[in-house]
Amino acid sequence: MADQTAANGESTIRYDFRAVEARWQQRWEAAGAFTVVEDPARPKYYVLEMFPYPSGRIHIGHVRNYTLGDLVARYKHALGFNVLHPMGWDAFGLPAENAAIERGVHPARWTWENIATMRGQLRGMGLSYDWQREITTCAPDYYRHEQKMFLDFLDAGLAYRRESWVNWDPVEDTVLANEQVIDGRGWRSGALVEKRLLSQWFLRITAYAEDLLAATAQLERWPERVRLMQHNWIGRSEGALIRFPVSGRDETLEVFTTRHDTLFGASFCAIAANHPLAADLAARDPELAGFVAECNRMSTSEAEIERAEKRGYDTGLVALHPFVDGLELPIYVANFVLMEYGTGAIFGCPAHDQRDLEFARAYDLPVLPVVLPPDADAGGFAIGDEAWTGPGSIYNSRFLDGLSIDGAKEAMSLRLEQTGHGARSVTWRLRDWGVSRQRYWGCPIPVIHCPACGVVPVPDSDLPVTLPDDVEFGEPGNPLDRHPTWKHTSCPACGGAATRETDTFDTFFESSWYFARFCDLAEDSAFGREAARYWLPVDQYIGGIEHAVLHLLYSRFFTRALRRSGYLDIDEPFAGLMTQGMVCHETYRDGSGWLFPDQVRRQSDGTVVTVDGGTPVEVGRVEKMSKSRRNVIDPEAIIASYGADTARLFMLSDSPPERDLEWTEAGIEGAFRYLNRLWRSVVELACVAPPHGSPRPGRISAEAQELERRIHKTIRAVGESVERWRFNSSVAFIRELSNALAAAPLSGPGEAWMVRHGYEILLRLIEPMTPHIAEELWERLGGEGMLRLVAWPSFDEELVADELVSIAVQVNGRLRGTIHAPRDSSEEAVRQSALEVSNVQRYLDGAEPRRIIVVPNRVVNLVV
RNA sequence: GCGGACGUGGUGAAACCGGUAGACACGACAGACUUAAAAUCUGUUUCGCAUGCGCGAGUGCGGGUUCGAGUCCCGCCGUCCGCACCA
Repeated sequence: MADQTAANGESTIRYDFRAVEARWQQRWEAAGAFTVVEDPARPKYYVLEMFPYPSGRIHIGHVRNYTLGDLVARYKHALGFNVLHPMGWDAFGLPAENAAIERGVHPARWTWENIATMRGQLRGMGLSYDWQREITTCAPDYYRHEQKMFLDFLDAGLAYRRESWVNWDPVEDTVLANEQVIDGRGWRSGALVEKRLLSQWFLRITAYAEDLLAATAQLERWPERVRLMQHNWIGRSEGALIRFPVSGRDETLEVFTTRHDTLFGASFCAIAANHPLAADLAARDPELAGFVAECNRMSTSEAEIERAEKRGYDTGLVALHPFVDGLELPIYVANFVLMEYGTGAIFGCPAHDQRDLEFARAYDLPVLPVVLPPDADAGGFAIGDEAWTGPGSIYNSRFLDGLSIDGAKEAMSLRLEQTGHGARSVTWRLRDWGVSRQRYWGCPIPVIHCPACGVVPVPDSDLPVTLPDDVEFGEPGNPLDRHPTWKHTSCPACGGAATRETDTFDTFFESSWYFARFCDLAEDSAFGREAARYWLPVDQYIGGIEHAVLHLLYSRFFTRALRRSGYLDIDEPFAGLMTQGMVCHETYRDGSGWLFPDQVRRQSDGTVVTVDGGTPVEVGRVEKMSKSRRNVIDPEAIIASYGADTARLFMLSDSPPERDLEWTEAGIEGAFRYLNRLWRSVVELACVAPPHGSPRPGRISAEAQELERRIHKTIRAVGESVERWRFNSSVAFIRELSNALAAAPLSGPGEAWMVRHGYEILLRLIEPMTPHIAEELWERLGGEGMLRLVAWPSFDEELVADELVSIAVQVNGRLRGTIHAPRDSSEEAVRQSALEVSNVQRYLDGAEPRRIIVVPNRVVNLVV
């Protein structure tokens, strides 16, 4: 039926992208063109784009991300790889609960409706996904498997429970995420947020800290900056633990330091506000308790900490210096010491640490320099407003005197170990991953709390633990906890009355293993081991830089944990990673605030006014598209007015993938015009050129032969630029070929044949970018079968190398002329013709060149 | 503060190994077609001077290495990103 429409005159000439795109999407589906099965006989390639959160509609960042992935998937498929290219939904999360509270929609219904909408939008883009492998993380057939994983991690000692601080909103009676705390207050209630200790589940990611760090160096196909960010996040520090006796108490104060070389410059100790010693003292000291409470209030927001001055509270206790008899170091509770790092206690050496110096000046503590800068003199050197953190030799330090910093660290470590005052130690910035969330719309944590037996895992046979549907929102607290019956159960161990865990998993849990689930949607296991062995690791992962640390690090950890529990045979989930840049747009505002792009119009003189009122609009800088600045473009509107192929082409055209892309109306129109031109050229050619498969004519004009060289050079250039991820260059090469084909003569011997050949090649090259129009034009040119099934073209080495090359002639490195010579001419011949160029002779001015450098086929430089 | 990336026409950019800077586009200008506009097609478009071929300058700024530097090295300026009272 569709073919008959295509055959009628009107639509033959006009590029009717709606009809074309709908037709090919149907055909691909009917043919199962993107369905994939494991095939050990063929090399595999797994392309994965980060799956979206179903927020309601796709945004332009998705369009870019998925266009990039589809190009890679289709290109690799054309090269003969067995390509796995799946898509799914990261479907648990806070926005669904917000919708429930704000609009009274059940999170499940809201989520599933959003998925339906967004799936339709993605289908409209013509992406080559195997939709039979679609996964949705909020479905019990997905999350049951991660409940099992958690129980396996529990067995392996990789999951444990301990108390941890959370942001507590006392009005809503609920835990807040950091992003829900704004200026120290709950985002909805406006109440001052408190810190509360709750028992929570953790995954022992720190057990793999060393391994995760070491392996980042092997991730060769990852962007350097992502590796660096992970490196910094894991944050390995080598140093020493030092135990200071505390005067008048039995316990010692344990301190971690990386500057044990400066121990003789210590003048105080400081502990974190929630250090056990501080808590102990605060119980009998209301003023200290007040200070501790104050520190707890500010510690969530980094900006707040930054602005805060360094403050402390003198506990009255003193620590005894391990090597200086009688030297007493006052112990402060200080707002700049973190309980989460090291031991939550430091010794302060003001002369060689800027924070310690500021603290010492504020509290009038001694500043004794122990590192002498290279050209300073021991008698005159003193610390002013800036601590000395550079190199130098140690002095004022007894057995360390005269040593370098590194030498002193080594000597001090030895002495600490010999005397029992301390030991070498390595500390990590990385902390264990807290996975408990006090929320409804997440995967239930499959354990039961029994008053007699304690924490008891839910037996495998009772999995999955599913969420109840009948929950109430809008009331304070966690709906699961409030539910009248759900949490009440019996203990699997003793049979007595018990309660379910009402916390759910952090949603990073689901995204930490979804890539493996795509390999095989098994019912009775998370994924089949054989399928995982065939497909994993992901060959190319593509997504936003915002996931550079957490999601990617958690997935790397999960893969190791799954290996330990016998699920997998690999360590690293993503062999190649590409982080794409953001999509940006100009911003507009008038007196009333930010304006949407479709509320403004650009006049012929370049000024911008509002569409309705004609009032002037201020054009702001180009920024990442965001709802708050209203500089957003709706992909659906773009696809409706230009088509998916145009949107895809523009996404690839102007900037390389890792760089930010500026969305412009002019840019999308340029892409649209190009596809229209291509359409017209091919449809018109189809009427005059010899049919597809006609034998190559015996006689071919010189122009047509030149065109053939151009065609083969384009095949090479597009292939190489795609391999190098320079898709903007690939588009440029294709457009160059288009220009050459449009300008080529058709009447001479073999010319029409060659132009048809050129367009057939061009369609094969452009198929990964704009697949619908490529398929349609391929068919109209009489191409055999679906273009999807046609292999990537190869080029002829002979045709790619020019017979005649142009060589630059320089005098003293400056361009003075150009000569043409047969490729690979002898140096002598090139030298001779260079000297004959009249302009060159002018510059030589009769002088004999002192030296002549010949770079074959490129350049001759005459030095005088 | 620490770490990193980047800086090329009016704009997005290209130049892969040090070898003819500005491919391909967008925009602008001129012309063709048209009663007219849009669309389409053709041409010009780094800057300055000449405007005929030419001459000079030019890849953030200053220096260096080299026959030759957008590319390598040193110093500076600027923009963006990440991390951070991390002991």
